[in-house]
Amino acid sequence: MPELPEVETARAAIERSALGRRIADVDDTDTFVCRPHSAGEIRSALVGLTLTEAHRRGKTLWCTTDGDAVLGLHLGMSGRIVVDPPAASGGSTDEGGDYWGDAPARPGAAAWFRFTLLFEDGGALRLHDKRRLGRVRLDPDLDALGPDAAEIDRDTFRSRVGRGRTPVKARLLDQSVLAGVGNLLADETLWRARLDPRRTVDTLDADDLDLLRRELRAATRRAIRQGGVHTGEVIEHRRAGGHCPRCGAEMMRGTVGGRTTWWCSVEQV
DNA sequence: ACACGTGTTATGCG
DNA sequence: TCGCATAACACGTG
Repeated sequence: MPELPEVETARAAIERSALGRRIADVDDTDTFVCRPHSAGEIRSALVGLTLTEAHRRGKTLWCTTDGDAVLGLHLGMSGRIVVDPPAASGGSTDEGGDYWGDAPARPGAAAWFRFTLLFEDGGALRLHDKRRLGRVRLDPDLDALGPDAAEIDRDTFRSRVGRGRTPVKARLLDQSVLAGVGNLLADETLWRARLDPRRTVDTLDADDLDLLRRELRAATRRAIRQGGVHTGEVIEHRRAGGHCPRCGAEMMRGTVGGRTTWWCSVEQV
């Protein structure tokens, strides 16, 4: 699920609901998700502190604290952030009560909690992740990430995306070029821009690149507002027998940049 | 039973 | 060394 829009929603939920609550305990025992830390390492660093700010670049999320620790969170392929309110206000994870974050509000979810910050007020912040491809770590390294896809300016976009001769979709998915675009957002953006995902970037002129950036920003803002990348206009048509919602032509399927890719057989050239 | 997948990273090739 | 494609990771879902 999570691409830039979902991660931004999670960041906003943390900012709104989790900051300023003192951490009483931490469950970091899933060392696959919390690697490369050993069990207890993150706990030792965080107990007694409070989260002070929630930041995001691309799909990487991190929280500063009122101490030295910085808590990095990555949702991977299936991660979600769940923020439970203070115990006194009712609603708990076990009862499927009120959720402040983006979460499956149902019993049994506890089996998929891979990391938990337990607050002194009885509430919690949790990483719910069925596939365990999410990551939690202290002091996350952001150096390998390009500029955020929602923030990148026009000239930077032109030079970073337009360099080389890789297929344009592969370039959009490269987190070191720009951070935040995943498989669905790439397909939605290229469909909006009417560009064939297999086009190599050296065939794109400045106007093409400007259009691509414009549609990327529009698709991203729309996804945040509507509740996720899956709400994109072309997404439900990414299936066998699907048709372009603009022109009605058959949708094509292929592999580009190592990922399943769908595009309009007529409009995307 | 079997293939697939909204992400990242190690590995191998040219 | 650079850039790109592929496999592997874990595990639920169709």
